[in-house]
Amino acid sequence: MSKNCNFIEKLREVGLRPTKQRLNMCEVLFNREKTFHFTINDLVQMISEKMNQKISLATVYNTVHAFEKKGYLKEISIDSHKSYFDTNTSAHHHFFDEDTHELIDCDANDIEPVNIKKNITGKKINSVEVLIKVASDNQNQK
Amino acid sequence: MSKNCNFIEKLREVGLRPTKQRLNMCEVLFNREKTFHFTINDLVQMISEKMNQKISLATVYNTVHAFEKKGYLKEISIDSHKSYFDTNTSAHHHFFDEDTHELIDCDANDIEPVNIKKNITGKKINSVEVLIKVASDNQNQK
DNA sequence: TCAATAGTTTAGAATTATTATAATGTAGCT
DNA sequence: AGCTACATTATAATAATTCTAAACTATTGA
Ligand SMILES: [Mn+2]
Ligand SMILES: [Mn+2]
Ligand SMILES: [Zn+2]
Ligand SMILES: [Zn+2]
Repeated sequence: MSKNCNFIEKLREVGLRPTKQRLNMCEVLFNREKTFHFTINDLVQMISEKMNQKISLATVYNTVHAFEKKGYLKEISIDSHKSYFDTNTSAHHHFFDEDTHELIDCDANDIEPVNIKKNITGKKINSVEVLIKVASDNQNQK
Repeated sequence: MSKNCNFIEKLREVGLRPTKQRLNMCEVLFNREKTFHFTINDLVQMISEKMNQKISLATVYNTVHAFEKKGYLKEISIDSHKSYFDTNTSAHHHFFDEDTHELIDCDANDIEPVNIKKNITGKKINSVEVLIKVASDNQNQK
């Protein structure tokens, strides 16, 4: 519960008001040992449980996007018509389990740096992301 | 127009009936020098122009997915809530221009093979895709 | 302390992409 | 030509996301 102060400051620093919804969201998102991946629906569920009351979907969308813009969250692109977000905002790559729809971080040692030899004139590279899709080995990809 | 025969055979080979919609779709998709990327809406537009009449959205979705399942098309994952498809079905990587929302193929020499050192037990790798997001160099990423 | 203000949350409507339904149409075979 | 299986279509349904406008709240400064 003392983490709360940190979150208040954190939010203030970037010009977001520390409302109870945002503080609860911060707890759920950032007050934990390891980073994790989630969908909006996952998050709504988790926050509702924590607050013991409903939170508006619109608020979750708005706040997630506010956090994303501030660099607290990253959106991950997967072949799906659903958005996945990541509390790990460092540049990193992913395995995506097509059986379970689970995202798994690669850490630095899992993949050698991607060596890009081409550049698009007038454009700079904003990000380089590798997505490795995996599926059950025995009874193969359905 | 002589390509038509090829497409009829191509469709027959995989058990799809060569209807006029599918033949037109084949022309638009495959009767060209270079492979390309498209969204469903792009494609509806192109086919309607070619046929000089409307084609049902449902047919385009169904047929694109039929083609995808047969391996004639590939779906590309991008940070967007829209699906992009690719007539280049070989394993390859992409640049995505965040200004224009244009996808650009990398060819084999543009990126060194991605070296993956970790494996998920019980899972096999189905695909490895690199997405490089680029944006205008001067007045930076908005 | 407390009202004014700017920013926030909310329910619900709107929008967009995608998929399902069920009636009608057509290709392929006889 | 006529049968049958498969395809196409218009339309409705679903799902994710965004918009709207009214109600609410944190912050500021009188
Ligand atoms: Mn998004
Ligand atoms: Mn799809
Ligand atoms: Zn991650
Ligand atoms: Zn491509």
